[in-house]
Order: sequence, then structure tokens, then C-alpha cells
Amino acid sequence: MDEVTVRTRSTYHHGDLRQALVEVGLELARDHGPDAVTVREVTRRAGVTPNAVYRHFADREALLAALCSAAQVEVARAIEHQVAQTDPTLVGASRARTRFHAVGLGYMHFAQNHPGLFRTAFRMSRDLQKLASPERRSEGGKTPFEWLSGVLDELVDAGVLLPARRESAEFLAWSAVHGLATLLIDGPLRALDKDQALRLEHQLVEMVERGLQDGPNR
Amino acid sequence: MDEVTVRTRSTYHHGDLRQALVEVGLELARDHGPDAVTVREVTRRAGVTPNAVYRHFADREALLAALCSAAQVEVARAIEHQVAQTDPTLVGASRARTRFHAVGLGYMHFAQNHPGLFRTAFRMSRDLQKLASPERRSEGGKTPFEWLSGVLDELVDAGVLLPARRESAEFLAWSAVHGLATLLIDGPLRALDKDQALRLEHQLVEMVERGLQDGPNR
DNA sequence: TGTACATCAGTGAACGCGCGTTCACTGATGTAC
DNA sequence: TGTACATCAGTGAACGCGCGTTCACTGATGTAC
Repeated sequence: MDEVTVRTRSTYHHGDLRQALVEVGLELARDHGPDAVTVREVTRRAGVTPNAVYRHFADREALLAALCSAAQVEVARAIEHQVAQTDPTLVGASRARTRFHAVGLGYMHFAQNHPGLFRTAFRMSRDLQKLASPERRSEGGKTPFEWLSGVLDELVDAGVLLPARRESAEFLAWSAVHGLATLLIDGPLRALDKDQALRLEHQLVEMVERGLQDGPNR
Repeated sequence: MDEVTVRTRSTYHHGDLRQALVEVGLELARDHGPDAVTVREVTRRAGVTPNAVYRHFADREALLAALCSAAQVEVARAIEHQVAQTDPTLVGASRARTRFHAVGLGYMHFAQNHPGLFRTAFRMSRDLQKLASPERRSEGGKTPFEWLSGVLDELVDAGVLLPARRESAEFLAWSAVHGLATLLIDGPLRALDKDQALRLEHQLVEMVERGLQDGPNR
């Protein structure tokens, strides 16, 4: 009972098929994950012959790489949105902390709202060194990783985070947030309702924040 | 240039084909991940006709479920092994902490040493509520989740972890550890060498430990 | 102990499917003069 | 402004592939008398 939009057209030439393929691909990825993005299904929905793809992408892999980039931009936008919600009158430590929370929550909310796109964004192909290739920018110009980096710097500036802890902080924070997102969408926490999930997400970010500061360790 | 063991046999009846299929399946999963476990390849390597599978498993999905269980047992064994390495003369808080670290490190080491099996163990199928089904036990009788649960209890008993923090602690700790494992095997941290990875793993577990305790939050 | 027979565990051939990709093509577009 | 022609963006048909699964089967095993 899938609702599927099939593009039609009157002209022989499409106009902007490349763009259309990306749009349709994202639609497919959003609903069914990256594996559902096949050359044949994408072209079917775009109202075009399968081989038309090869005018715009070297092969299926190239199409998926484009979708990966596009999905990462979506993640960044979700983060931006969440950060934009924070109280702009805050200053100092509480501002830094609030914005740090927003970045983490934005990331996890995106995963929950668009699990298919989330998987597409972090498909992290085993064969290719995709992440090494230049990432696409969102309008704000920041990748998800740069957002994280930024708020961690703010935490250091605000004196919340010890500079000594700064270096590996992004990977530690990212791990925690990425892990919870994964458990929530594909794992045993799938069964949780919105509220329970939200509660865990808050607790997680607080745990990370506390863990990155100095505490009674040892 | 794959080295592939193909089982041969002289008798018409196999003896224990079910077991053989699981072994071959794990081999395949270990080397190439769960997607490489196809009915045809498994039977090819077992030296048997494709349809022979259906004497022992309802369908491919059932075979994969068996492998998922088996892989989870392997994860538990890795944790057991790591915990067994800890100094048994320790007591109290330092014992609890050390064992907690071992559980986390065992989990992450397994992921790094056997990424294919790790993915198989936590394939977390989207359609079925796999995790709800009874999990298989390792010899020690504990699942990975139960190991984590156990050491968290020890942390509470030793006075390291506040009882109030205990409830959601397993999911928070699991998230962090699972997330780093994922980033290390499939993500941008793939490029790290053993030592760098190990360093991050230690830092992560310490962060979690600190974060689960009481700290200067807010 | 010997034999008839049900049961079980495999075989062999075939099915239909959707996939990515290639080929030679043609209709539409844009540009130079 | 009109036309010849190169270029571009699609078409249509076909390829070979590996997959999961079904069918009717047969060889081997175990059991009852």
C-alpha cells in the first residue's frame, strides 16, 4: 500500500534529471533505506529509462554517494534547527552547554524521524574511503561533525571542558550519540515510545557532558 | 583470492548438516558480513545442494537468525575472556570499575577483531522483533547484555554508581560503547591504528564511568 | 537374525525475479555562419 | 532570420547474473515383526 509518486513529463528531454534522480532517491532512502535505492526503481519513479541514469552518474555507487552527501546535509539541517530553538539570551557556560545538548539531540531526533535517511547518511561504505572525500555543505555551511566541533570549542571557551579533554572529545561524544541513535532505530530500544526515548536522549547527553568534565574518577 | 573451505563427504547423508551450515555461515559472516550469507553460497561451501537447507531451516531468514544467536554468543565469550584477564585480587570499587571496563573493552575488541560477526550479532532486523525472542546463552550462561547489567550492579554495590543512576545506565553505557565500535569498524575512525583505537576505547569507558557518577553538572 | 517398509535427508532440474549494465539508436537542443 | 550540423539526453531491447524457493525424485537409515 505504498504511496509512490511517479514523475511524468511531456518533453523528451527531462530538464533536470540529475536533480530529479537525487530527489527520488532520497524519497526511496527515506522510506526504505539505502538498499532500496536501485537504479531500476529510481528511474521507474522518475518516469525514465534505467539507462538514463548513466548520463548523470557513473554507476549506482556514484548515485548512492550523492545521496549520502545529500542526507548528511539533512542531518546538519536538523542540528541547525535544534540549535536555533535554544534560548539566544543565554551566555557563558549555560549557553555552551545548551548548544551542546542541542547538537546531540538534533542528531538523535533526525535518526528517529528519518531512520532511512540516517542510515543513508552514515552508510560508511566498507570498501571506499567515502568519508575522506569532500563532504557537501548545508546552507549554514557546517557539516554535522563541524557542528559538534564548534560546540565543543564553545564548551572549552566557557571553561566547562578542560582543554586537555578537548582533543578526543568529538569522537567520544559522537560515539555515544550515534550509538543511542542506532539502538533506538534498529536496536532493542526500538520499542520505546517518544517520551521514553526523549528521556534517554537527555540522560545520554548529560552523561557525556559530565563524563567530559572532571569528575571523581579513580 | 579468497581461501574457501569446501566440505566434502563420502556418505549420502551428511551427519550433522545443520551444524555444518551454521559453521559455514559464521565463516562467511565473519569474512564478509551477514549479507554474504546466501543460501546458495552456504550450501556450496557445505558441499550440498541449495535445497538441503530447507530440511533444517524454514528459509534464509531462519538461518540468519541462528547465526545472529551464535554470533551473540561469540560476543559474550569475548567479554568473558576480557573479564577473565582482570586482576582477581582486586576488591570493592576498584574491582567493580575494572570489571566494568573489561566488559566495555571486550565488546569493542570483538567488534574490531570480527566486524563481520559483530554486524551479524547486532543485525537488528527492522521487520522482526528479533531481540525479543529468547537469546542463546554462552557457556558462562550470560548474554552480553547480562554481563553489562552485572557489572553495573557491582558498581552500585561498591558505592561507585548512585542507585538513582542505575536504571537507565545499561542503555547509556551500551550506546557509547556500541557507537564507538560502529565508528571504528564502519565509520570515519576506521583509519585509526590499533594503538589509537585502544586509547580512544579507554577514554570512552572512562568518560562513561565518570558520566554515570555524580559530577559538576550544571 | 532377516526382511518389509516407513521415514528421513539429501539430489537435480527448473521457476521467476529484479538487478546493474551495455549496445546501437533517435529525438531534441543549441550554435556558427 | 534561416539553416546545417554537432552535441546532448534520452529510448528500447537485451545481456548475464545470482538469488530464494518449489517440485518430484531417490538413496540411506532405522524399526517392527
